[in-house]
Amino acid sequence: MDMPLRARANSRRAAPADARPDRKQAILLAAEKLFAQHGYHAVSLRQIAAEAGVPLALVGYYYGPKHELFYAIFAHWNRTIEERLTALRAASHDPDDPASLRLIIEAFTGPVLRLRASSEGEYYALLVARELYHALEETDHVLRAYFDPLAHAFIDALNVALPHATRGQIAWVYQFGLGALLHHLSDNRIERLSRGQNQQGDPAASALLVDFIVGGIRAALPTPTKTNRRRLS
Amino acid sequence: MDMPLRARANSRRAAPADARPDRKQAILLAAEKLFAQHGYHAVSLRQIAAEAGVPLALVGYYYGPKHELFYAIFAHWNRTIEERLTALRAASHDPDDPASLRLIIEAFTGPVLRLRASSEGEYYALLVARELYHALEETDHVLRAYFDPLAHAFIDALNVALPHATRGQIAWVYQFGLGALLHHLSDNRIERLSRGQNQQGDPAASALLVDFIVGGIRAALPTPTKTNRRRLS
DNA sequence: CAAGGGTTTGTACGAATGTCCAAATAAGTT
DNA sequence: AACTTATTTGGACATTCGTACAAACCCTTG
Repeated sequence: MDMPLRARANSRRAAPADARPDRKQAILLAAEKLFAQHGYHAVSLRQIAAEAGVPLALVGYYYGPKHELFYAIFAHWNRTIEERLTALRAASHDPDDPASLRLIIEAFTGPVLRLRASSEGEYYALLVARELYHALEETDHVLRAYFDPLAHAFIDALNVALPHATRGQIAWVYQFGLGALLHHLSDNRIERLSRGQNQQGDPAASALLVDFIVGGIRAALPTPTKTNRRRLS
Repeated sequence: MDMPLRARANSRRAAPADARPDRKQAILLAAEKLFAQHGYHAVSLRQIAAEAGVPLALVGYYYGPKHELFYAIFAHWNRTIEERLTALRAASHDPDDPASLRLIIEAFTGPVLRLRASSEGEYYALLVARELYHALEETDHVLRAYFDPLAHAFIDALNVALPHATRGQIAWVYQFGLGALLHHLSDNRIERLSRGQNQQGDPAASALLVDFIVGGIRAALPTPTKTNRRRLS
C-alpha cells in the first residue's frame, strides 16, 4: 500500500459503445506517437497530455512515472511479438528444404512490416525501430523482457535450418538482418536518396528486403555448398 | 556583432607540449562520449562539463548553445567522411569486374569500422550509428549536410558497378546495407544472443558484414545473371 | 610595471520538467 | 435517497534545465 491509489485494469471491457471516450488508451496512443517521433527524453508528459487531449495529472493517474508509461506501450503490443513467434513456428525448419530459410525470414519481417503499414501499429513499429536497440538504460529492460526471447527463437530456428553454421555465426547474421529491417522501418530518406524514384512505405520494398536478408545470410555463412541441400527434386 | 564575445579557433595550434590541458577539446570529447552513450536529449550540459572536468560556463563560452556543440562534433570529424569518399574513388567501378561491388562495400564499411575499433573515434562512430539516421529535428541538419552527399556518392558508384539495376532499386539495397552496418556499430547484444560465442568488436565480424551486404545486394537486385559478368577469365 | 585580450569561474535568472496532492465530479451500488 | 468507488482536474512542489553575465584570473605584449 505504499503506492497511491492508481487505476487498475479496465474492469468493464466493452463499454456502452459511446459512453465516454477511453482516455486511458488515448494517453497510450499519444505517448506511442510522440515517443516514436521524437524519442523518449525529448517528449514531456505535458506534450503527451496535450496530444491526448487530457489534463496532465491524468497521465500520472493512469500510468504513474514516465518510464512506466513507456513500458506500458510494449506490454500493450505484446501480442504482435506473439504473432511473429507463431509465424516462426509455422515455418519449416527442414535443412533439406531450400525454402525454409526464406520462410523464417518472412516470419521475421512480415508481421512488423505489416504493422508499420497499418494505421494502428504504425507508431509502435517506428518506436521499436528507433528506441529499442539503442541500449539506453531506459529501454534495456524492455529489450530483455520482450525482444531477447524473440531473437533467441529466431536464431534457434536459423540454426536448425542452417546446420552447416555455428550459432555464433548465425548470431552475427541475425544482427545484420535485424539492422536492415530496423533501419528500413524508420527510413525516411529513401525518397531523397532515390531521387524520387522510391517512396516511403512502398510494399515492394518488403520483398526486396527479404531477398536481401536471405541472400546476405547465404553469402555470409560458410559452405553454402549445394552438396547438402537439393538431395531430392 | 549580435553574438557575445566567443572564442575563435585556437590561434596557437602547437602549445608548449604541456602548457595547459586543452579544455576546449576535452569538452568536445566529453560531449561526444555522453551523446553517443545516452542520446542528445538525455545529456545535460552540466554532465558534459563534469565529464570534461571544467565548470559549466566554459561549455557555453566555447560552443554557445547546446545544438552548436552537437554540430561541432560532426564538423570536427569531417575528415573521416572524406576518407570514405577517397576509398570509394579508389574502388573499381568496372561492371565487368565481379570484385568491384565488394571493393565499394569495403570502402563503405571499412573506415567507419576501423574508427569504431579505434580509441579516438570510438564514440563518434557510435554517435553516428545512434543519432544520425533517426531523423530527429536536431540531427536532420547534420544528416543533410554531411551524410546525404556520402550516400549519393555510394549509390552512384553502385549504379555504375551494377548497371542492370535501376537507381531506385539500388537506393533500397543501399539503405538495407546501411542499416546492417549501423546496427552492427551500436550492437551490444551480440554476446548475449550468441550465448557467449561472439564478443563485441570482434574484427572477424567485419568480413562477415561485407559478405552479408554484398550477397544481399546481389540477391535483391534483378537479373544477377552470369551472362553479363565473367566475360574474361 | 601596466595594459589588455583571451580564458576561467561562481552565480543567478526564467522556463520547463516529473511528481504529487487535495478537492471536485461522475458513476455505480445498496 | 445515501454511500462507495473511480475518474477528473487545477494547482503547486522541488529540481533541473539552458543560457547569460560580471567579475576574476592568467599570460603575453608594450
